[in-house]
Amino acid sequence: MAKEIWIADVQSGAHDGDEIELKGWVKRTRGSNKIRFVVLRDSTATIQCVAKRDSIGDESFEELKGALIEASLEIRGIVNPDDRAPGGHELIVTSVRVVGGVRPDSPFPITESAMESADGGETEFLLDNRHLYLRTSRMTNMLKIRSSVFGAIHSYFRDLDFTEYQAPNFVAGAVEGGSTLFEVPYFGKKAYLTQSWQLYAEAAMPALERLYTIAPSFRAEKSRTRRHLTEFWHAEMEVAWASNSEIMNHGEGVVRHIAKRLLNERENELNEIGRDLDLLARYADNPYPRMRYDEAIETLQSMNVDVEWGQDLDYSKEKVLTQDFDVPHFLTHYPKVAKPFYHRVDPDDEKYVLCHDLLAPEGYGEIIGGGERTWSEEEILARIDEEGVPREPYQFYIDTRTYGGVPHGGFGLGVDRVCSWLSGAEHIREVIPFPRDSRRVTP
RNA sequence: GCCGAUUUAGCUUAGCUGGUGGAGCGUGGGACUGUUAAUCCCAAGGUCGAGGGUUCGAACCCCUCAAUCGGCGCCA
Repeated sequence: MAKEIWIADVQSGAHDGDEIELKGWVKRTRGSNKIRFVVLRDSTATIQCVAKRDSIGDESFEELKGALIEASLEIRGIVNPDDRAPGGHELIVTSVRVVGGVRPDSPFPITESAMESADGGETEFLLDNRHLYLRTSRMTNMLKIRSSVFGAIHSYFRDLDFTEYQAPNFVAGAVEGGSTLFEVPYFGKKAYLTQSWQLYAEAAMPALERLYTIAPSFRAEKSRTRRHLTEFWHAEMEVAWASNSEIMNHGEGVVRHIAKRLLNERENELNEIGRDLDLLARYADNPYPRMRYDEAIETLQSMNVDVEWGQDLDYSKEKVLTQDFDVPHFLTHYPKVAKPFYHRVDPDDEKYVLCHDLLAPEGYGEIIGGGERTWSEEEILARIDEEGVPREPYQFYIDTRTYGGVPHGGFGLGVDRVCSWLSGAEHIREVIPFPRDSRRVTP
């Protein structure tokens, strides 16, 4: 039963001349009454299988003829290197069995025309049929790239002796001041889906000192943009005894590590979806400059962008700023008024907080937000009251300062955003299997 | 929450100033012994998003609603 031979190995020449059995799905089929060509796909590659009526007999030939697109097959034959075959190898079929057929009255709905109009992006039809769209080469490539991004994040932190740590997804209070929470009924009380691991990470910071996670976060924002999901994967880290600049070193480190990993592991997939590998090499090999908020405002004002000091930078400004960047840039030292209570006020100038955003180039915008945390009990209480946030849900958070508070910080990285930016996707929906936004929770 | 747009066959679409809807892909049948998104012939498949209005006559003009898409605010 177990599958022993993968199509990618056949295409690489490992089985030339052998009689083998392939298991896979029909990607495309064509032919005459005497000869049939079936392009078989598995998770690794595709191969053309050639069946002649004379050599396999009428019964097998008719069975193969009835195997529509996405029918699953077990197919035996002899591997033959042939320049006429896409990929350079083909299987001369000796016998075939349809494992799971596809009925003619309900053919596979993801057709060339459905793919063509999407033009690398997505349509309502493809989103409604996401469970089937996943099988196409574009989605398969995206999912493999995504897997490598997740793997790279884990290996970056684990190689530096960070401990992976999990926070609850049901919570009582907000992390982001302005963000909307998903409210869920909780045995007669109200609970919310978490927006971030951060507050719970700070509780574990005195225990583990260096910790990270990759987990979903939920934000009930009605955003309709190519960079937003209501459920997204959030890679977060927290470090004790660390400054804003040391936290940024890790942000730069992990993003460059991801780019490097993709170049090593996913060159084929990136090529197939049409991504320029030189861009990834540039993101992997060069340091990321750091720019203070004030500088960014001056730059924007010199470009005649209407922006005032004290505003948070919205996407229209990020876009202008990042269009000319050749690598990601950090923006640091935002005005206190633009950021929530947990950001530590700059002791050198109380107008600012010690924070950073990492803005990705190509007009992409923010992929990381982080910084130093307000760590003394006195300061955190003052900041909470100043912003009119209730103390009660945050008592556990305040306690982490009451007992041996230390300077610390961390960041959150939007994993889907990184996948989207590095793969050159048109929309963040393309890089996650079942995207959730304000209008879609199905399939 | 705001601004803009779209909705015609399973999919992708054409449809001019209003005169009872064309095609490609897919599916079915036929032809073809080396195709590369095979090709060629034939067929089935549409109350034109829903409801109302104007008109002798509406896919097309007007109104209401719905769904979807793009963008903004907010953010990862």
